[in-house]
Amino acid sequence: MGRVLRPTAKALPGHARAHNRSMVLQHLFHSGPTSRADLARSTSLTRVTVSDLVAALMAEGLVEELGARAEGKVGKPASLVGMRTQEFHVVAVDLADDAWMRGAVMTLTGDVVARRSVALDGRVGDAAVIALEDLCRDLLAAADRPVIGVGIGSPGVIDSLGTVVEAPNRDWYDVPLAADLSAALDVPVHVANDANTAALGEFTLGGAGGSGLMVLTVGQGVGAGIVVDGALVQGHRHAAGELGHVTVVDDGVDGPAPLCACGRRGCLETVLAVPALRRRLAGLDPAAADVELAAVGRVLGVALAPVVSALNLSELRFSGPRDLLDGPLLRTAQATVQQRTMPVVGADLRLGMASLGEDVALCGAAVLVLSGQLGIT
Amino acid sequence: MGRVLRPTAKALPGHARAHNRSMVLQHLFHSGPTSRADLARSTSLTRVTVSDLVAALMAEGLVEELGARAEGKVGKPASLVGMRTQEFHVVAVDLADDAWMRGAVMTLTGDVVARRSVALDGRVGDAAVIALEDLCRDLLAAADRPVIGVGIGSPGVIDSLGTVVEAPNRDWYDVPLAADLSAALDVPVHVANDANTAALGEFTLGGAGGSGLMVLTVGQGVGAGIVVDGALVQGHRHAAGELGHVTVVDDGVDGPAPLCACGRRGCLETVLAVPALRRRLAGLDPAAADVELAAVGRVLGVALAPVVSALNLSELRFSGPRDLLDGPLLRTAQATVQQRTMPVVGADLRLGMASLGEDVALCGAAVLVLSGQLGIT
DNA sequence: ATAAGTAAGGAAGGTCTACTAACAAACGTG
DNA sequence: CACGTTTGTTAGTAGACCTTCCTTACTTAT
Repeated sequence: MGRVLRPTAKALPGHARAHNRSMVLQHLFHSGPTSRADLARSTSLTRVTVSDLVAALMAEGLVEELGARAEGKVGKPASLVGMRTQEFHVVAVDLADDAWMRGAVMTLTGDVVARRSVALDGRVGDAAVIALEDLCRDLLAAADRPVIGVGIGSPGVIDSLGTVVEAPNRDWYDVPLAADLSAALDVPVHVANDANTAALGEFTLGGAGGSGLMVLTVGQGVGAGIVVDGALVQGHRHAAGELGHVTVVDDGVDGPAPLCACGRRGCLETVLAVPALRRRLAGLDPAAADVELAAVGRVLGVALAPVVSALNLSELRFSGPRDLLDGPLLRTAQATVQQRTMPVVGADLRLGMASLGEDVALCGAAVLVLSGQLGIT
Repeated sequence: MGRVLRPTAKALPGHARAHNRSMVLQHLFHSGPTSRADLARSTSLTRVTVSDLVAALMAEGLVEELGARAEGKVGKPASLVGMRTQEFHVVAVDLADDAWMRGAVMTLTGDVVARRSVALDGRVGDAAVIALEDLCRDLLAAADRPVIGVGIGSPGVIDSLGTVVEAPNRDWYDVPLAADLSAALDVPVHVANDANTAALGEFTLGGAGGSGLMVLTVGQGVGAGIVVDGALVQGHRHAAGELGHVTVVDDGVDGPAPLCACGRRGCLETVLAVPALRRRLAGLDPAAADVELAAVGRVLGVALAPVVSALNLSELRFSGPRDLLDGPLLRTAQATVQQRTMPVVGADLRLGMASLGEDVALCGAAVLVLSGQLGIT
């Protein structure tokens, strides 16, 4: 039949156990300290099973007993258990920028403990990998708690195993980054596209945990990460979210559409990327600048309306320079999307800046580890 | 934290068993008769476990022994087991048409055994439900094999439990169709949006089993069903795929954009729906008609390009009248999408008519049952 | 023709996991 | 102070899969 069968995961005997373990951790992570009995109710497991799982998690040090709950209700007072989110660290690296590799040591809640940055100084290929490895070692040394793993958000197309299929700006082609770094550092390493990590971060830590989220990252280029029905969209060739090179400007009366680095004309990047925006606004007074930003917002809205409709998104968040995005651009984009979609789709849509600010991609890299190692999303 | 926790399914003790059972059935369904040892290799379960599962499936009558394999290899010859796809029936109903309810009795491979249709004669609301129930009874009586379940593809917004949230054309609002019919007919009933069932049918039976598929249904209106990473996209309010009312035509020099039934202007339905297309072509000679169809194809391509890019789709299939769609319209749409997306995204895209033809939605309704009852996707 | 190697399928026994049932502890309430 | 309520634990049970070992049946090499 020529049909591509997806690699359906087999159900090992311990599979159910791992799933239930993740559910317990997930609840503790998102809802804070909880009693075993409450966990049992939330997960619809029995109290016995939950006690067993909690005991195992305590043995691992991931969870701790926190004493009796203060509130006075009838019956035996519950003793709370909580996740030790501050007693473990995660190393997160954001490679989105072309000039700097930015990294951080974070707690499991995404609080930054230490930062390190390294200038790329034009290094690409293997040299860039070596610089990245050094940065990771540096960060691992800076952590003073056990490190759960390393999460990396990188530009380019990256498959689900953390192999960089292609990242032209770093001259990486088919580089098994996750596997190599994991072997070199002896720590679990997870790698994903930077826009995808941004979406993941916003979804898990930024309060966008609804059902349809897209995060648009605006920097040197434009990228997008999409979370639908609770899962990151990968796409046919792991290239989902590559919105930067969709044509959005047609040749018109003003002459031909602007030329893009990719060789075609009128790509979204030629109007929305930061360099393009800065060029466009250079020398304009504020009022004229606002008009230009609104024009970009409208173009963006026209392109996003079909996507918002097709996926029935509930959240659309932006990451990038506030001074450019968070004003007429976003307002016009939102208005345009609403004008161009069904009321039920457009009215529900919430559109705004990423609540995690500059650190979205970094937080997302941390969430990548949480998700990969502990099953928390 | 205000975060909406998805209803994470708990892992029952029998959960793994059910999963493995589905995997075995899935392989037998898609790959045909297979030996137990081959099944074990494909599922990465042990031969013992597979034998056990196969024995259970044989006891249920879903699977049968087919004797030794002809091919001569070393070692003990394998005895093949196969799924008894012709010994069970599924009832499928397509409610997409405003005038007719079309139903069929099908085998598990989607072959039609019997057809029944009922004119709606303007019936809506409860009367339409009663007519549907009668049609189902009729079809159940026409089946001469055990019936696994009933699958229904209906217009409107439908949640994952098979409740019609809203279907204005039928005057259905919050009708628990699946639950009610299941109780009335004493058979499992599954209901989904007709465009979604079309996508499901094309995905499972139409050879579009890649990783990103969108099916566009063009009839009275325009709808879309999307399968990404192997799962149907539901969307925030179960309204994913509602592409018919995205604005695609702007007011221009030719005057204002055409008015849509929804009250706004320039919706996709005002150019792509069948009535609109017929009106547009009325009285034109073939050459002029082709120009018009190409113009519609271009408008469609412009709207689809961002969606194709965002999801990195690999298949884009159309269901509707061949004479209108399968010509300049599709050719131009494909060319437009390719012009307006990155080469890696657009070049990989395969675009064409649904391979299941008229029966896409019907086959999809059958797949809905296969998926819901047997875990086959 | 006979021995050796290979593969399929089944039987026995072990382990893991989560469930049910029953119970002790600790607290409000009448 | 007795009682009901809720929590968390102990003990026993059932399900599901695994590993190991065996028989069967065929191809291939000597």
